[in-house]
Amino acid sequence: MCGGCKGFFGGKQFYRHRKNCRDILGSHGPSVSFSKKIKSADSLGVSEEFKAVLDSFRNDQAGSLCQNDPIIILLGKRLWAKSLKKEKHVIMADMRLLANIILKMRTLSLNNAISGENLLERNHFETLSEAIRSLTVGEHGSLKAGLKLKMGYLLKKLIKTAKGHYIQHGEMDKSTEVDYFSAVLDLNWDYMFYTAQITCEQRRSALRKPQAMPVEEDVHKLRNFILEEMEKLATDQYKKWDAHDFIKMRNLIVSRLTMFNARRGGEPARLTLEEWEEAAGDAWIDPQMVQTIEDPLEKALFNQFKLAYQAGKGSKKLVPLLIPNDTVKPIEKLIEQRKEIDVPDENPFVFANTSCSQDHVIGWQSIKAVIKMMGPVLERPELLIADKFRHRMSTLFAILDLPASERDTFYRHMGHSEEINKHVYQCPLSIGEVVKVGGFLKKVDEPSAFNEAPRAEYQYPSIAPEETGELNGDASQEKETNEQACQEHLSCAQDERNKSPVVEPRQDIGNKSSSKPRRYFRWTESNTRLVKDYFGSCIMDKDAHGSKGSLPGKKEVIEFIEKVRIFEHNNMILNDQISIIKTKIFNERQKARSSVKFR
DNA sequence: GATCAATTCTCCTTAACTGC
DNA sequence: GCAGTTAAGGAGAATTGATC
Repeated sequence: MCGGCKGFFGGKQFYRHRKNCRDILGSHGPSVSFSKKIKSADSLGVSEEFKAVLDSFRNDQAGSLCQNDPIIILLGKRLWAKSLKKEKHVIMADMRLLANIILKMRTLSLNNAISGENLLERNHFETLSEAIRSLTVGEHGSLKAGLKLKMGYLLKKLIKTAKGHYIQHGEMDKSTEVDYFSAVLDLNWDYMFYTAQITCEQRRSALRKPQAMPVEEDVHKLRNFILEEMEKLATDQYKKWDAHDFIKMRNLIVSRLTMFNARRGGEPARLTLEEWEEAAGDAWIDPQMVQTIEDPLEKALFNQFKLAYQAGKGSKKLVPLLIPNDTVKPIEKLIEQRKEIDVPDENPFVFANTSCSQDHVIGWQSIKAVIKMMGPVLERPELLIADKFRHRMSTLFAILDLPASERDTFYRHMGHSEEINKHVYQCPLSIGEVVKVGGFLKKVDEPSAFNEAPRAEYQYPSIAPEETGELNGDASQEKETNEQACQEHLSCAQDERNKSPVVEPRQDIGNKSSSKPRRYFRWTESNTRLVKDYFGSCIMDKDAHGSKGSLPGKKEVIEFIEKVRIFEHNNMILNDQISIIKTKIFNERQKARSSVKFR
């Protein structure tokens, strides 16, 4: 339901409607940031940092509730204070979920006064229960089990937060009411959430089935494509890099590291410059410990990788990241080009977003972008995602008959470790990371390493134990085969790459060039209104279709800029200001035309 | 220099999943 | 039990290369 005109709209149409709804638009004052309007946030003493998080919400009903409801703000404030990595999206998602529950309760009870405080009262429990049920019914009446469970646990979090707040401020009546509510929730927990819990468990098992694994040939094609493109970009000394090249290289490297290490998508993408510098300087490898290694094969592996440790979940854990040599030069080139692309110095990430963003790229988006670059050459591209690589690598490793100590090292790399922090300063662990895990990952990474074992024999664990007998039966033979493959690589790594199947790069890749990096101007609602009011006739020109029709002339745009002073505090040159205004008019006109077409 | 049509990139949201 | 992570998609803002 629209908060302005009270009309009902579908989820996809609401966004568009909201932009044009007079009742909503009419209620907005001058261009001020939300944080200046939020009284609840001020009274709860939230930090400036958290106010910026509140500012980031979209200006829809749920967003507005998140910015104004004291209980939701309180929850957000606590989560923010507790969050070590300050993952604002996680906190915002929890706040929005709570807001959506409240909005659903309002709709169901026809009572627009229901707030976060009422949510924790026994007399609203029935409505709450119905709201949760209603929000977690999917298409064809299916249950959104994960979402339902999340709501349950979110309520428990909220109970703790609210109770603590009430006791701290001497509001004992409210605190007692929260106790009663908590008891009611506990007594109803099985009734409300048991089915969701069971469904989640069952779904987890289904996701591990062999059919959910990536196609081996696709994996090799992807790997070869990444290596070729990275090398092209890294070795072309005469190429003047633009934002496209930076983004392309960034996506290639993130995909390479995610694939090679079989990490979750987000992990390599978060690598910081500091962590990279440590890795580049071999800060985690003790040369004295390397000297103690007798096997020349294992010793040689130290020249094949850089080892980085990244902050993992929570504060105590460090997660290893092996960076193969073929990726070192591309990373150096990427860092070298940061200034050219105007990546801010304050952005600490190696794989930084462009356009003055302070964020890093999202891992799965990078893989997706690389797959898109490859074109339609893959059999099942939808299976080439970080988690599937992880699953594949664990499965392949499980097939090998290795001593328990080597398995422990591998599981630690995969993030299954017990207490990495406990041992993190002990060099033997990093030594093991390179020698055992690095050696294994390298063999899997290079197709030739498995030449001895044809694909048909290369089965996943669902096959009967007797079928795997051949692979598991003779451990010494297996070891010999792998060592052979490893030795081959060490002597002629480049030759092997040349022998691998080559994926023809698409002709259009890399053809584009831009003279300067993309800028990103964030339009406030009031500034948008100024443009729409001033250039209304052009924006609402429905005579032409698509992108056709003249935009206002330069002179007219300059008059507008001088009149409204949107760029007063920006050091932007006039031509850029004109370009931004014209783009805005262009985009608004497109939007207006598409909404007409929609009707 | 302006327009056109397509595309890219960032930000935000939703709906889950994972693993300690 | 629950904090953190992942996948996917939509909207908005901006750019690109071709063409006029």
